[in-house]
Amino acid sequence: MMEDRGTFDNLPHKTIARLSQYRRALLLCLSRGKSHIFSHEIASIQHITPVQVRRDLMLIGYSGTLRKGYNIKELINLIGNIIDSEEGIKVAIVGMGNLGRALINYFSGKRHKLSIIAGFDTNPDKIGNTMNGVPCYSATRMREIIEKEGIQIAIITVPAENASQTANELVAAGIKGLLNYTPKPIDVPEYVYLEEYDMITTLEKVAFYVKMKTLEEENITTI
Amino acid sequence: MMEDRGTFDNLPHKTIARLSQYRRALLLCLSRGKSHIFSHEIASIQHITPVQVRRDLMLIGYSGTLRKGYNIKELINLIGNIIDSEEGIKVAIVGMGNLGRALINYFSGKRHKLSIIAGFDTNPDKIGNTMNGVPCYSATRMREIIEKEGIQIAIITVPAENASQTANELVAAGIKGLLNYTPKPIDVPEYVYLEEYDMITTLEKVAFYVKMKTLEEENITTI
DNA sequence: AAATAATTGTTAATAAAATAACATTGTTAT
DNA sequence: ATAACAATGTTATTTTATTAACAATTATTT
Repeated sequence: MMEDRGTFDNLPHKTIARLSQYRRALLLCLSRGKSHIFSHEIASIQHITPVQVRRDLMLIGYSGTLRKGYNIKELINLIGNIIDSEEGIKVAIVGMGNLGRALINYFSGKRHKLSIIAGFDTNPDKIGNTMNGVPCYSATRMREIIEKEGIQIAIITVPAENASQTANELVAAGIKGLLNYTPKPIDVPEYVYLEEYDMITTLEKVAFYVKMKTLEEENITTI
Repeated sequence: MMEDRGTFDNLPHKTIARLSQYRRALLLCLSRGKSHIFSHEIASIQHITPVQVRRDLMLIGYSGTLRKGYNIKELINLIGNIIDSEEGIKVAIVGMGNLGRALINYFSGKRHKLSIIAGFDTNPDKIGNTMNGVPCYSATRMREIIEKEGIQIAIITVPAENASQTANELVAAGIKGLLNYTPKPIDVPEYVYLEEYDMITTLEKVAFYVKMKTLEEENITTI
């Protein structure tokens, strides 16, 4: 007999990201006392088209009601069923510098199915402290704590030169997913899910498009 | 007569991002004394295919030599011509919290054509200080400083609830490009280039794929 | 009661991105 | 010299993602 969980394994990657964003927008609307929402409302919050919203919701099999739109509570729950893990997932931050602490701030207490429960650093001044509610352990104890706590995801926010070494240790400790914020690409076995985010590239991309816009304007004015 | 600059206005978005990454890898190789590099070497650093690298380089019209590969110096210069702005672009960080300071650290001194030259905050303890070489001004002086210095890009790292207000002020001050790190989507006129990056979504995406991998494994073992 | 308008859900078309296929060209080895 | 090899550059194909088109439905208005 076919399981009903695991039906969503071929959702487009972009849809997954949007579902997370829809949920955040929906939670906000709910907290303001709204009970239903139209596709074009969600769309305008996220700066996308209503069609895209409806298509995403079609893919996860959710139906709204004509004339009233989508039931916010139901939709939040459904999105939770899809993207959250039933048992919850524990996350560690490796590198408690500015970026690590920023991530903890952004994230703390936001999702009960996904929580940052440990930080690691090599700086003795930080080890033993609790930062924004997250205890900071010595990096030498990574494996021990990850195994003991059942941490499945690690966010790498160490200096770039330590990135690959750190990644290797995390993989050896049994981590299942990695989010690398250093500008140095890392290498992991195929059974580890890796997402790289490169702040420098993003800024350079913005700079490029600003440059293009400027050049366009110059051309227009000189024609 | 046709200008030669501005020829690259229809490069795929993803190619732009990769060019920035290629350049970083190339700079590293250059600093290690390498003079030439093969497409498959670049590819393996970036975890992509050699074909993708060659295709990107074809799009920017760069040719390597058979058997020796690509001339690293030449390629770095060409990528610079494409993505850098000749006169340089100045960047401001709005919100000198952990994230703002992390970005300054990651970026400081890395690119001479693109530099973070000002920070803004509302916290009196921060105003007047220099953080990692970047002066922190009062947020009330945003417009003044942006106009005086000719700052074209701003990175928004304020608390989410202040995001849209901040964005409006920046647009009014004449900013050309915005990079929004808050989880709250912002609204800008079409003449401003906007890039949103949402750390929470990225982490939730990793969590989703970790969950899927786990479910897959369970299915495999129970078949 | 009929017409209109607003909304959903779905299929079809288009666009963007990645991958594959392969011709070409030097270099090395035989 | 010739064959085999290892690289590039480019066109063709496939895959992924977005957008457009439109039928169906229900509330509202006339």
